[in-house]
Amino acid sequence: MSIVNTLKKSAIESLTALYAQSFTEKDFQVNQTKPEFEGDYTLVMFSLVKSLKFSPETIGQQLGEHLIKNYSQFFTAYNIIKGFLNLTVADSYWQDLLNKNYKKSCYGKKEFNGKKVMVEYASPNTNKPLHLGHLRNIFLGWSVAEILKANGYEVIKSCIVNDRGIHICKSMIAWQRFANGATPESAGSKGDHFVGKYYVKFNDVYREQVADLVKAGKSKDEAEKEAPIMKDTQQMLVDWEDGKPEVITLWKKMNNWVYKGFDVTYKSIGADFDKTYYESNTYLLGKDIVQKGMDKKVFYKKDDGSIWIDLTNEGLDEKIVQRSDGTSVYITQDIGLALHKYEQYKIEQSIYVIGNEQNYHMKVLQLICKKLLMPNADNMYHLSYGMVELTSGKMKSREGTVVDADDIINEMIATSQQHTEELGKVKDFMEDELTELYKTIGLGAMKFYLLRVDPKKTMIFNPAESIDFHGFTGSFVQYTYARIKSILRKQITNDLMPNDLMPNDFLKLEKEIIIAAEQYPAIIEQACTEHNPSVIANYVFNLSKTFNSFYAELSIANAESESKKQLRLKLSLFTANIIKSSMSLMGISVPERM
RNA sequence: GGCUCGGUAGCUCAGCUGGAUAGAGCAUCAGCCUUCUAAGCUGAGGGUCAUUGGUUCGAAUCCAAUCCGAGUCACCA
Repeated sequence: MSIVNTLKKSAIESLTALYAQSFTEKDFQVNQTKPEFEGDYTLVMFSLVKSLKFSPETIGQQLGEHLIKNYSQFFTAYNIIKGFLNLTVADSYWQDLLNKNYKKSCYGKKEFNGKKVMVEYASPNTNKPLHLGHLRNIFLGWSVAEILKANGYEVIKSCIVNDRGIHICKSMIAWQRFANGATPESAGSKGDHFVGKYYVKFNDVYREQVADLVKAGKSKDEAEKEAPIMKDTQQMLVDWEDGKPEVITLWKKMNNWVYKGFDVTYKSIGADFDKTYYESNTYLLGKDIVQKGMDKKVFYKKDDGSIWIDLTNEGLDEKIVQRSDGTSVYITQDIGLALHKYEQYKIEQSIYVIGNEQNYHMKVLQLICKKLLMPNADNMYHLSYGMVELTSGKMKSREGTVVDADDIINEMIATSQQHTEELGKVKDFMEDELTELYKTIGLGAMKFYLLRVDPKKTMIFNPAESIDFHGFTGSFVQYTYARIKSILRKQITNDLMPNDLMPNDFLKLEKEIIIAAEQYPAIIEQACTEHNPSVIANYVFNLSKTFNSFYAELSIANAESESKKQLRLKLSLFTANIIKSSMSLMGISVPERM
């Protein structure tokens, strides 16, 4: 149990004993003591005044006294300032914690709890390459999956590939018309980029055709519908649905180019999936559910044959679930896939990492599932994240302001190489080690930058800031780790000393480290309940900062005494382990040297 | 227009289940490398927590209204 929980429990028991009333955690607050006061944790007394009818000072006095008398293994001293009861935690408690855990690489992680969770993320379209927004999605999804694992869940990482539809046909048409049989190989281009080029080409041609038609006197709406290339694309979609062989062949060929490209990107950023769903396989799912929903009167049919659900009682609108021509809409397959996932894996929770532009859609989806009394309806969780914007405003593919994923990653790696070379600390590194290091630093910077912000918030991507190596960055944390490992290599020759040789009083900076380390398990838990990796990023940054102050102020190798040296080495190793563990929860590796 | 989300230092962000003088990083300025990695450390300046009212012993945090910004409300996906 964490010291905070121990404190809460002890305080509740003490209050009950003192005042013969029952109390709960909500009756008072526990905070970490501010640095300017004596003590480690603080109980706030004000909220107890009303029911106990004593002054906050009096309550604090009595409670403090009772705590150090009856829980002396945890608390050794107290002081009261106004209504704040500051408690000092026993050094023996910290020592014990340190000795038990400093070597453990799994510190803070929980045992398997028997529950299965699915995290769906990435979910790209196969008509263009991945961009910065996808990166936020992928890093988030991957990290949340790791955080869930650390909390004892079995996690299935999944991906739904949007591999069919009118947007896919657009790049197919353009390739057919304008590529002269070119392939990624012949063009020397990465498959997804290659296909993306034809998607852009489609839009160029389409715009021209629309403009010509407008010039010829058509209205804009008419022109957009009648542009020949658009008509051909629509025909191609019909042909695809009919399974026309040459269309299917082309579709497969081009999608495979894209998959090859995606795989390269996924591999370079460390993304992986346990299960990939393809829209071309799932888009018909859900149709029978619609039929059953009709029978249950959850849905109703309009005169033209289209099928709807009325959500106006829930404050939403009516929503179509099947077109008048009998084909399904986007949400239909989502209903089907949601049920399919549940039946296939019997998952406890189904997490969808999807941008907040789809908040409404996801709300409707879950509501429909609930109305259909689907067993998993309550366990769907939309991990909604904010858009990534540029300092110049939003990314717009039409205006060419989209930051390409591969480009930005390569740039990060190149910049980390340049910066590392300038610092000149890696002269004795082997070629392989250097390549690995640049990747570690560049990708680490990128991931940390995107994960350090609360997922639900829109974030601004500032290129200069993202490639920074100072302050609140991945490299700062990596550097701290490398520094610790360097000293450990030099100083730890034998096993560290047994417990009884430990000194009794921690210095302020030593204490700060052990307090921060003690909080790690609670942080992992918090990140999990909030589905929020930024909790980890903030934590590990603070831990690193604390360590760096400690490192600058106190000598480890030349400590005042051998026992102090042992203590500091343990604190260092403990910190290193936690850094490595935290960073791994964000998919960031840490270098032994840098 | 309806619904949802947001507004904290010049910039990027923490803090939001109410608690002590609102915190980091970047940027600016001043210091610290003959001793464990200076990708570091120490210090300084910088705030009407959008505005107004309310609840409370106590409000950046809760409630209401207003202003500003974003998203969304398709027989698109």
